[in-house]
Amino acid sequence: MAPTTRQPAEHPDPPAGKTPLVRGKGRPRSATADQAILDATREALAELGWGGLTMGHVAQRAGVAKTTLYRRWPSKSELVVDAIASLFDQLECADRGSLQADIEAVVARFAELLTLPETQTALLALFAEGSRDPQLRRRIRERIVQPQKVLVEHGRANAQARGEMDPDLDPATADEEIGIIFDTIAGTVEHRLLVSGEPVTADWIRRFTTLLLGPLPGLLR
Amino acid sequence: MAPTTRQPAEHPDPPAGKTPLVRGKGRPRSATADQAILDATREALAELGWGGLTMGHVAQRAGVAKTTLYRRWPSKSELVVDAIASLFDQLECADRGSLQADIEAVVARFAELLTLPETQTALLALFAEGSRDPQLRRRIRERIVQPQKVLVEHGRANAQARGEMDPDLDPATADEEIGIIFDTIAGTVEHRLLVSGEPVTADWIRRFTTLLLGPLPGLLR
DNA sequence: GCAGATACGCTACGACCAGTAGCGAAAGAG
DNA sequence: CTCTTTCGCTACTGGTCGTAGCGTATCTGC
Repeated sequence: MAPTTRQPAEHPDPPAGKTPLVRGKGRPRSATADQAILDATREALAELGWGGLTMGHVAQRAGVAKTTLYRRWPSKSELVVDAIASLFDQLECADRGSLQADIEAVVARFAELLTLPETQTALLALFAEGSRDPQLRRRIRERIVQPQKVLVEHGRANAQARGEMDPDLDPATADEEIGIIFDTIAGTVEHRLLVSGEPVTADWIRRFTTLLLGPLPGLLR
Repeated sequence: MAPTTRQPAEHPDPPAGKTPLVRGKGRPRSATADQAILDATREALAELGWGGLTMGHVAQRAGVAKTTLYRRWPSKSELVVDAIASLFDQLECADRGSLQADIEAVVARFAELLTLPETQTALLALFAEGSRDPQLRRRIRERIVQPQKVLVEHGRANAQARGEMDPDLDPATADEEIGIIFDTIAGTVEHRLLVSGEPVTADWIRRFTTLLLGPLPGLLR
């Protein structure tokens, strides 16, 4: 998976796996083509899945030559990473008055995103590929998983500012608890949507966050 | 993806996607070859991943001809499903005296299984492939997800027999709660091991089950 | 023991896809 | 206007899935 285009010496880590141009000298790259390629990738991914998506198809759909794709992205997986990573930029954690309300909002937004078939196939394909390629795995964590973890810490900061948290709590312990909560939120939604294929409704979200934040309601004596 | 071998008319749903023979007449299929193929599939999957695994490689590793693979499994994905599903047959839910102890034991066993690199690669590859193939997805649910759900219901039955559950609880509500708990357990462990790549230790399991079964300890006021 | 039925290994093949190479033409920068 | 870079095109390599046909090995029923 060696890059085919030469890298600029003064730019050791290209922005997002996309091969940049060397200098502002000759004919510039078409900016509209960039967007058309990413759009075509997302559309094709939603329709055909990872295995069905071919570079030739994406090129035709975007109205460019296949070689143009390889001038900008070194491989199919890199292209797909960029095509879907932007989707997760929309996630945020607004202050809605209580920790439970904040979490419910984030879960709803996260679930909405993971309900899109294009996100499902792309994410799972990336995770699968990442289990073989440590470098890709690292990039996935940086671009997709880590930003979400920041969301949860943001929500905890809001809760603390509202006085919902125990002020005597050891910060290190709180961080560990937050880590568990994040894994639980992300993992549970992922499992339902990506593995079980069951929907995540508003009612389910309420039940889930209640279970997560309070004692188990009514199940145990 | 049409089956290449003819199906017996009196057996509309073959046992596990494996194409069965028609009658006990001629030369029987080698049983040892069956096991050798499944073993080779798991090994190759762990080393090479879904994309790297080729039917020719599996055949060579198992000491059979490639055509023999296609005489028994109609496609690569079907073969991989069977190779992985058998790993999950070992899971069980023994009565250890309390609901928390039962759940901790199941989580520990589940985590142990998902810590194996071959299981990680294989499961992720399966999920990814299943996201674009509804039929495969259904079979994954039947063969892998559903049997685990039975475990949790088994644990609840034990807890009920021990008197840990509220006897007045509506059974339908209890089932829904159980469903949420199952999604939470499976999803959280999957996320930690398959996505984050962080280990699931005994200490983590204790914290997690405590969080799941009781009120949130110390985090909320 | 023998005939029929089936599985097996082998080779070859068709269709498809990722990724590369090299060309002439187009389009912007200075 | 010239120089530089991108673009589209065609052709190509190497590899995989899955199929077809053949001769041979192996088991069952008689």
